[in-house]
Amino acid sequence: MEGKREEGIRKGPWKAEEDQVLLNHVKKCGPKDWSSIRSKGLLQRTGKSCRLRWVNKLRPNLKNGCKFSLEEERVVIELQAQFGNKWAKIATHLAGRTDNDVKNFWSSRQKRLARILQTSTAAITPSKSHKNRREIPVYHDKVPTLEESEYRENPKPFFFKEIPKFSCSSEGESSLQAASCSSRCIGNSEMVPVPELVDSKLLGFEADPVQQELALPAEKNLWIESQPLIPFLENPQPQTDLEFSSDTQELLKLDFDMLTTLDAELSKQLDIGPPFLEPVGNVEGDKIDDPITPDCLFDDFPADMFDQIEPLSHD
DNA sequence: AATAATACCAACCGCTTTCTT
DNA sequence: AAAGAAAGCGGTTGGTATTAT
Repeated sequence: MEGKREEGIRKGPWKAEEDQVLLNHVKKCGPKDWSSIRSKGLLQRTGKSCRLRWVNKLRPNLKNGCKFSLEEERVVIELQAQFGNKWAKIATHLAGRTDNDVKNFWSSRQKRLARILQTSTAAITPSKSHKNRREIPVYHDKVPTLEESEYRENPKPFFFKEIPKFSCSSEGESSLQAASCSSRCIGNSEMVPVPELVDSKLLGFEADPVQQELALPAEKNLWIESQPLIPFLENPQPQTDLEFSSDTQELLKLDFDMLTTLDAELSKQLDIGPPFLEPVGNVEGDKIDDPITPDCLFDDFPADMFDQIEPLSHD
């Protein structure tokens, strides 16, 4: 069987000549009879390996080497929330993407988020150089479980609110305004994330009750409440010299990046259409400059923005 | 400039499902 | 209907490229 170590079976990276043989086979016989490739002595590859090579690399109209567009990311995140890790199913909604692509994308994303969340919780611990501060135990020394990471990664804490656009450049504007102008355009509206943890008064408007309806159920909020990811969002009073690592900044950026996706709760309301028949736009053209950079985000915060953040005590 | 960390991707493995005889 | 083969799927690994320090 294929699982066994067999003599003469080639493994590892494919050579161009092998690809050519495989392409010829498909041209002649269609994308099937994979095992016959070896039995005919065309290639020293298993049928399984041949099929995989075809599906993932040689098939026409694949978007090889293109990063996922924002739209593709959004679709993956929505569908993953809907279907779970059904990569093949999700891939059918993304023209030119394979299940492997989707899987790799998701796995990368998970790793990135998990790492950032893990390191950021350490970084959030106030600077030891602050002499006036009492000794504070690390309030979050626990490495998040996969589920927690998953939940953190998609915590559903945001709703969106249409707001008037602000000028990012003018001095003296509030940091939250700055944050809001770093938000993404979704559709034709300028949307701003409003984490439930934020006192919406700070944003100058009240939460939209309809959107709030869609926000996190109370019980799901417990985790976040007990281990806030972004203390300043929960408790934005001034405090001095709390240092945010670049990772933490990236975390914040990522949270805002969630704007590029629809909240999973919201996504459930969406009717994801049938699998795409055409590639999603011009791949080059899809590339959108990220309007948020940690620099611009944090440069716009007042220096004392993060003062007086008290770590949560463990109970 | 060197090294480490991270991201990305291709390919493999084992299991399950579907097809064929 | 049963058994074996083929195809499909999801998880994992390892190599390379890129970025950060």
